[in-house]
Amino acid sequence: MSISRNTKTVKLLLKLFDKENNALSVVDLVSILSQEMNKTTVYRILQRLEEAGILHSFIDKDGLKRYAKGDQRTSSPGKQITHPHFLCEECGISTCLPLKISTPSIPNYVIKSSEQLYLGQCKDCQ
Amino acid sequence: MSISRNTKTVKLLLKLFDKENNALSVVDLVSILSQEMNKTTVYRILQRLEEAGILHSFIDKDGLKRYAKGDQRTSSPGKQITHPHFLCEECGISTCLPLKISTPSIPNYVIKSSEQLYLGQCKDCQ
DNA sequence: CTTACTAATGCAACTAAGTTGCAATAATAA
DNA sequence: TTATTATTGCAACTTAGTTGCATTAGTAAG
Repeated sequence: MSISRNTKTVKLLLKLFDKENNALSVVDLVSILSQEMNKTTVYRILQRLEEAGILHSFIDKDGLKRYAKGDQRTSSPGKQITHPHFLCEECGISTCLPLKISTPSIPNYVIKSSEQLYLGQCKDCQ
Repeated sequence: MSISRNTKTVKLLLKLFDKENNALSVVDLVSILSQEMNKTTVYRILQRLEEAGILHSFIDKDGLKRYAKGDQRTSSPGKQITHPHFLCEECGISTCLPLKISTPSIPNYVIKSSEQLYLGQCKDCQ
C-alpha cells in the first residue's frame, strides 16, 4: 500500500527523509517544517507513511515518538522484522542499528515483537 | 541512599509496591491513589524512590512511564544492571523479565545502557 | 480541459501527561 | 518541646498529541 495522494506536504516530508539517515522526533519535524505545514498535518502524514511502510517509528527515552526510514510493519501476524535503535546521550542523535534481534523464549510468555533502545555515545561524541 | 522522611504518603506507596509484582504506570498509580494523595505527590515520591534504588522505571509502548520494584541505577559509570520488560498486548499488564541482557558491541558506538521491551501475550491471555 | 469526488489540509479547540512555584504542613533531630 | 526543613497540596502551567469541521486540492473519469 502506498500513499494515495502525492500532495505538496507529503513530497516535502519524503524529501526530508530522503536525505536524513537519523530517526527524528515528531517534535523536531513539526519544528523543522513549521513554515511549510501545520503540526496536525505532520502528525497525520507520518502516520500514513508508517502505514504505507515507508517509515517506521519507536518511542525514545523521553517518551517521544521518533520516525526513521524503512518498513517495520508485521508482514505475517506475530512476525515483525525489527531492529534496535540507538540514542546518543550527548548529542541526542538517534539511528537504526543494523542488527538482527534474537527473541528470547520465556516460559509462560508469547513474545510477538520487541522494542530495543541502546543508549550511549555516538561516533562524533566520543 | 534511602528516603529521608518516612511520610504517610511514602508508606502508602511502599505498601502498594510491596504487594505488587507488576510494573505500574504513573497514570494508574495516580488514579489508584487519588483518594489518598495529590498527583504531584505521586510523581515526586516515585522519583525519590527511584533515586533511592527502591523502584526503577521505563517507558512503555505508549510513551507512558512505568515503575516496578528493584534497583536499576548505575553502580559504576557505564555499567547498568538492567533487564528487559514485558508488556501484554491483550491485558496491558507489564512485568520485569529475569533475563541478563548482553550488550552488543557495535563499531563507532559506545553503548552504556539499554531499554528492552518485549510485546506479546502473558500467561493469562494465551 | 473540465468536472466531480473525496483525500488531505489548516485551524482552533481540546485532552492528557507531566512540571513548577509557593504557602502550609508534618517528620525528624536537637 | 521546639526548630528546622523536607514534603505535601493546590493551582496554574507546559507540552505532546488528538479531534471536528470547513476549506482546499489531488486524481480519475468523461
